[in-house]
Amino acid sequence: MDGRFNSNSNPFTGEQEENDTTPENSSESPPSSSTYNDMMKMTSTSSPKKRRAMQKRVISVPIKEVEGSRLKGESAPPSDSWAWRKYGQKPIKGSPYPRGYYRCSSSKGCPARKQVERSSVDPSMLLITYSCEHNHPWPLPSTSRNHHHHHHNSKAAKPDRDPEPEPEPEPEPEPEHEEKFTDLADHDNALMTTSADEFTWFGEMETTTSTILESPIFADRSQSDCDSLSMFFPMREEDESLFADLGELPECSMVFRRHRNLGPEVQQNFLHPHLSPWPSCSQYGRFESALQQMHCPH
DNA sequence: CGGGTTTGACCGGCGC
DNA sequence: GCGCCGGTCAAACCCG
Repeated sequence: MDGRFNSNSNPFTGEQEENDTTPENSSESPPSSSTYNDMMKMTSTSSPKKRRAMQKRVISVPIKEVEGSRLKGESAPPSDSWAWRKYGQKPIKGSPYPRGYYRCSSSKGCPARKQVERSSVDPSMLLITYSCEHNHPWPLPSTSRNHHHHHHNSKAAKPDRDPEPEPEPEPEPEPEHEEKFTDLADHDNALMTTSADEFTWFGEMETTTSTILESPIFADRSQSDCDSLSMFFPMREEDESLFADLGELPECSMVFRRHRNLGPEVQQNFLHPHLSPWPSCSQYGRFESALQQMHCPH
């Protein structure tokens, strides 16, 4: 049970699922004239309680690596090359530390969000939860932003919110390491692989070992089709052993452990910050197909 | 001024 | 029905 493996199950308890059921399509519709309530109504008008499937990824990083980025609040989110705007912070029941809510500020319609909180079980760990709906394709920020040429210190390890949008829609270097995820179940496998690939994005901001949890959670369980998806990451025995340390976790979560052996490709991925907050976005080409595969036919 | 953060209010779901 | 709770809004504030 290496110390880095904590990843406290806090966000992964049953409550987490509830979180998913919360309305979160706010960023998806034109913000100008529609209010939060309006959007809520909109969604309800077309379909009763249609909720987008959300996928969450929880990663935990040693806070030491993060600290120093800015001494501001104690929980300054680690810079991950994507632009986030904080839109809230709340104290969480079980934890003495507050949870910060961030929204993608890369593009207008980007639904990606992330939550940053200090682990209650291991205060030396910072828990970052990325979430994005994969029910439908991403808004791919390629829309209007771009026309900037990247030229610049690529190894800006902490651009924080650097104003350097990358024009390229990403040639997609196609990382070829499937690691051990390949042996997941059938069709899900495809997605997993993709996900695994894009995990490379994380390699940049941590130099040591970190724990990455992936937990696809689907808010709408009433939909039978989506239901099948909910079990999309069958738990393997090995994984179970891993989970032992973590306490209780939903069946649909995976634990990854990665080391620092990331190729230069990773670096490349990081050259275009801002393009998208969600790792998948940069790898969009591949990921999109994966998304479609798991797209819920409602 | 334009971007971000702070902060309290608000909303909706859930459990009692 | 009520209160808790997590997530979000949005006005105020802050900062370069």
